[in-house]
Amino acid sequence: MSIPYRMEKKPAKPARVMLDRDAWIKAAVTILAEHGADGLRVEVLAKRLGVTKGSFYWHFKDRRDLQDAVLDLWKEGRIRDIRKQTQAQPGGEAAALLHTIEVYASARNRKGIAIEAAVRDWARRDPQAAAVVEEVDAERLACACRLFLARGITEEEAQARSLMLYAYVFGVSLMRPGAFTSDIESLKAWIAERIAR
Amino acid sequence: MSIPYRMEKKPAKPARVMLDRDAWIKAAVTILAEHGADGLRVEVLAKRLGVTKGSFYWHFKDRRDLQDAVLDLWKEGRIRDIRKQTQAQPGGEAAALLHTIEVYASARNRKGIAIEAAVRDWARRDPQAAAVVEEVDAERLACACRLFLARGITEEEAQARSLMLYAYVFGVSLMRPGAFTSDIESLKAWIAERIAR
DNA sequence: GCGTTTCCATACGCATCGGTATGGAATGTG
DNA sequence: CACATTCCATACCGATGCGTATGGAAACGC
Repeated sequence: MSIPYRMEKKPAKPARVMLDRDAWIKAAVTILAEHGADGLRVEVLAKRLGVTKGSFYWHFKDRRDLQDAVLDLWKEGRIRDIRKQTQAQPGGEAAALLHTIEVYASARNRKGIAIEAAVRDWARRDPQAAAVVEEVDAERLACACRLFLARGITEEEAQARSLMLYAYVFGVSLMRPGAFTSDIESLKAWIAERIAR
Repeated sequence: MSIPYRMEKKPAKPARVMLDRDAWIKAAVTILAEHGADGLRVEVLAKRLGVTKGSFYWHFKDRRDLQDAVLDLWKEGRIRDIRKQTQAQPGGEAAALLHTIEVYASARNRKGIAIEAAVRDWARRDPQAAAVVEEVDAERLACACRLFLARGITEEEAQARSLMLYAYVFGVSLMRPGAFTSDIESLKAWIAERIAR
C-alpha cells in the first residue's frame, strides 16, 4: 500500500468505468470464444473488464443470467445474419448460395467459428443452449431451403441440399485440413460449386 | 459410521477394487463424452470409480498424464476404425464409401460422436489434442481418398470429395435437425448417395 | 446542500479441485 | 514369520470460483 496522499499518480483517474449490461455480455462472448462455455466464469470476466464481481452481481442475478443473455444475443445475431446473407433478388439464388458457403466456411471468420463451436458444444450439456442451437439451425435451414426452392426443385431435394450445405459448412469449420493438401481453397471452391450448383 | 464388529455385512467384501491404468483411462473417456474436456477432473473420476484420488496419483503422474493417455487411446482407436471401415475389395469402393458415411453420420453412434465433439472442442485450446485431431483427420482423409482414387478420378477431385465427405459427416453429427423434416433418414441417404457417387 | 440512486470494492463463507505427504491394509516373497 | 511391494485412504495446502452482505464514492433529483 502506497501513501494515500492525494492521488498524485494521475490527475484524472479513469472517470469510473461505467459498465452496462451489454458491455458485460459482449465481453462474455469473447471469453466464450476463447475458453468455451466452461471458461465463462464470473470472476475471470470481471478481471478482464478491470472490475470486481461486486459489479457483476449488480447487473446480473447470477451466472445463469449472464449465460442466458449470451445465448440470446448469439441467437438474435445469427438469425439476423443468415437472413441478410440469403436475401437474393430473383435469379440470383445460386450466387447467394455460393456466397453463403463462402462466408460461413471461410477461415477468416475465426472468432465467429469459435463461438459457434463453443455454443454447440455447450448445447450438448445445457438444455437452454440446445434450444437456441435448434432455433438457429432451423432458421438457417429454412433460409437455404428457400433459395433452393426458387430453382423449382422438389421440396425434399431442397431440404436435403440445405442439410448437406450446412452440415458441410460446420464440418470444415471443425476440421483442420492444414496438412491435407497444398491448395485448400480450390478444394473448397470445387465443393461449394458441387453443393450449391 | 456403523459398528466395525467384524464385517458381518457380506462374507466376501468386494475383494478390493484393484484398478489398473486402463480402467482409469476408459472411465475418463466416458467422462469426456458426458462432460467434455473441462469436465474431466481427477476427483470426479475417482468418485465415479468408487475410490479416492490417492489411487489416481498412484497410476498417473498428474492430470496431464491422464489427458495424454486419453488422447492416445482415442487416436489409436480412430485410426484402427477408419482403416477397418474403408477396406474394400476392388470394385466395392463405392459401397465402402456409403458404408463409411452411414456409420459415421449415424445417430446410433451417440457416445462416439460425443467423444469426437469433445476432443475437437478440446483441440481448440490444447496443442496436444490439436495434434491428435490433425493426425486422425489426415488418416481419415487419406483412407477416403484411396477409395475415391480407385475410381480413376483425378487426385484433386478425390481430395475434394474426401474433404466434402468428412466435413459433412462431422457437420450432421453437430447439428440437431430434429424439427427440420419428418424423414431425416431419407434425406441423409440422398446426401450420402450424392457425396459418394 | 442533502438525500437518494447508481455502480462498484471489499470481505466473507462455502464448495471444488490439483497436488503432496503419509499411513495402512492386502498381497507377495524370502 | 518377517519383510517389501502394491494399491488405496486420509488429511492437508493453496488456488479458484459462486454467491452474499455491506460499505463507499460518484452522479442525480430536489
